[in-house]
Amino acid sequence: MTSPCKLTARQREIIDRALELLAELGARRFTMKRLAEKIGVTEAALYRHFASKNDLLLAIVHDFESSARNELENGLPPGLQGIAAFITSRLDRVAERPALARALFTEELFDESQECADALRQMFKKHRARLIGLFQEAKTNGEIRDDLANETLFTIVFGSVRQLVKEWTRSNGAFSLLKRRDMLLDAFRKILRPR
Amino acid sequence: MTSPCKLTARQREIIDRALELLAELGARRFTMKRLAEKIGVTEAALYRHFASKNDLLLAIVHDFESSARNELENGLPPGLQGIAAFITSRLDRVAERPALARALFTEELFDESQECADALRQMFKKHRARLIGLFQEAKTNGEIRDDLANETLFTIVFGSVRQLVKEWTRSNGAFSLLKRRDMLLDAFRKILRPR
Amino acid sequence: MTSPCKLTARQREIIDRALELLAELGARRFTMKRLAEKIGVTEAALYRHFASKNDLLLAIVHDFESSARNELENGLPPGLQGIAAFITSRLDRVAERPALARALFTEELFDESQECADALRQMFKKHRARLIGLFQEAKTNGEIRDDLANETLFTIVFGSVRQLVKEWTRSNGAFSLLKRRDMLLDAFRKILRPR
Amino acid sequence: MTSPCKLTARQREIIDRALELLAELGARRFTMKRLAEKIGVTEAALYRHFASKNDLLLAIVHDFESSARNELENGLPPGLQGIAAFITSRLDRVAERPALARALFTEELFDESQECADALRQMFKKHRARLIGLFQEAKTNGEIRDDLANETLFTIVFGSVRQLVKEWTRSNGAFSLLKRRDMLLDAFRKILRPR
DNA sequence: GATGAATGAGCCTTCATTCAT
DNA sequence: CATGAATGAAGGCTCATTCAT
Repeated sequence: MTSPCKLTARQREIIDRALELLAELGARRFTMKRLAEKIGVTEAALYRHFASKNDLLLAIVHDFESSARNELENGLPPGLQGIAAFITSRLDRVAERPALARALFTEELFDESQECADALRQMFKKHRARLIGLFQEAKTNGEIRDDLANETLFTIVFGSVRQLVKEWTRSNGAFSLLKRRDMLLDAFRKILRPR
Repeated sequence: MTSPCKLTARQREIIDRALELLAELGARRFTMKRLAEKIGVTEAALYRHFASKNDLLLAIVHDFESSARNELENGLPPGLQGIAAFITSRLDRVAERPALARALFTEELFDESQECADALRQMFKKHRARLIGLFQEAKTNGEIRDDLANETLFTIVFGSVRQLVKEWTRSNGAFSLLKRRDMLLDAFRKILRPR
Repeated sequence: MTSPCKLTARQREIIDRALELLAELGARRFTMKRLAEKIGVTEAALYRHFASKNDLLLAIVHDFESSARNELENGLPPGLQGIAAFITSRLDRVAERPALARALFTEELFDESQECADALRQMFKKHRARLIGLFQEAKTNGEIRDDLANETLFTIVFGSVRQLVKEWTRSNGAFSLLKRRDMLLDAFRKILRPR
Repeated sequence: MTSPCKLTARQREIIDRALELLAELGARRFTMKRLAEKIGVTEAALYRHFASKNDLLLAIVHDFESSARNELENGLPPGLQGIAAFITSRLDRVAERPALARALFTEELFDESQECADALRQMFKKHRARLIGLFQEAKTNGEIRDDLANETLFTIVFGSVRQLVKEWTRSNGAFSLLKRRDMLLDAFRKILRPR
């Protein structure tokens, strides 16, 4: 359910620890050496499982992406409920795996690898397209107001979610993400309600 | 301790070029060597003006901060207009100085220096407090709806502004920031209007 | 100590592929990993057949040497014909097995292993002694001029052959080695003819 | 007389020591670290003078090439004398600077850097063209026999010179290069004399 | 006010090799 | 016979920083 990609068990393990480290240190200080140390092996050992740091990073992104795809492409209800489901799914994922959140929600982290940045940007584009589709649907259904451009809606909704994640991450989980998520969802329902 | 302006002319110059480079390359590839090259001096020369890279980074942050302070602490009208003015001022600054935007709006960029990160976080806190104050005011004045928690309002408003900047930066200024800013402001007025 | 043939079938196979790889990549990039990949086994598997890379290299050299020995020690006609036969045999071998040529004619390739270098030097010495013997014979027989020192003759004859191989190798077989060999042999006959 | 190239004094120094090391160890074991050690500085120090190992290698080749160019392009007498002068100049250079000989006469040494290999090949081509021109001239002048193809002449003459250098290098200068050079020149005059 | 030269620490990567299974 | 996992040593390179001049 989390990875159709052909990763070996050891690769999964490494990716997991990498994610943790990424969350702990930020991408800047995430080095192969430190990862090796954390796992308790030599740097050289890592290179038997990933040909390069770039490949490792890419694997992380792809793994995340493929796990996100299912969710977003198939499992979303239409219109407003879809929007809520999108937000819920994003934030649940963050809550259950904070490492991933810090690692991936801030795309900047991967500016080390052009390929990675591209992959993330690609993913972002898809999410955007999906969300905008849902906005249009919800408008047509009369579920949300129609006096706001879709792009503006996207900026507000996606920006808010991201901001919430950022606040949560930065506070080291000092508040309940789920509670704040519900507050945010509630707010969206209110402010987007047709007049 | 907050050093409003005690910068020499040369220091200002360096900060300016540093900002450009930061915007061009991202923090990751922003190195003293490259900065020196861009300015046309030796690395050693930079150390005449800033004791360390950390200090240079701090100077950038402080400079930005002190310029933001005036604006926000004194010059803001009350309530809803203040909120709009805050957003306008932020985004105008970004538009006129894209380098700064890319350099500072994404706090991650500074995770190289704890001090820098702290300074930025400090600034962020102030902005947050100021905005939340304005939200309260606007609620009291009956200018905006009062069924949303201030922190949620903050997440939405600040998150949206940030998201807009991010989109603009990432698109390399492909769209008019001012136009989208007005759309966003208009959207805020609509969605926050008291029922 | 010179191990004529005690190679298992698998060892022969490995040596063959090693020779190919050596020719393809040059000694510098000839690694156990790449060899294993080419053969389609693990690196560890190679170590079942050769205790070390050094041993593998040595086996290549010894194999080559022992195959050369027969030819040169027994099968050579005397005097000038022997010289021609030596050259012909060398170049035929190169033509039929370019890998070997590139691998072995340039002794530098083996400066990785002192033992290898020594073995090659040893072989070189023998060839030199053999050729010089033939020169002397040919002089005595009045087949070639006697106003050139044997060492000078060797430098000219052996150097020319080597140069031809080098040109051929470097051009990736762009010209007919056999044709140029005949031209060279013809030239030798002409220039070495007694006045 | 040795370098029209714009090299700093320090760069020259480094190139010189690099040449020595190259001769001592062979290209295979020539590492930046060892070079740094030999010079008595850190590896990092080397990188202030050459941006990369590749650049250093290229500088060596170019330096050598430019010093060779003068000689060969301008200073050669015509015909047979030119041939002798070419050989003499090559071998004198080798004698006075054995490091260079071992480093450069064997082109294989540089198969680490494609650029280097190309530069050397380029140089080789020029030398070849020059020599072949001289052969033709000498034939026309009736100074040498005309029953040998120019390419065959080249193979013999250039191959012999190279072989001599190789023998000398490998013997660690056990014999007088100049004496053997004279023997070789004498041999050439004899064997190439028109019938 | 700036340069040239250097440094120590660290980064990503590759290599030959080992060993339990 | 072969694999999967690991390792120590080394290689090329970059970074922030220092210091004598």
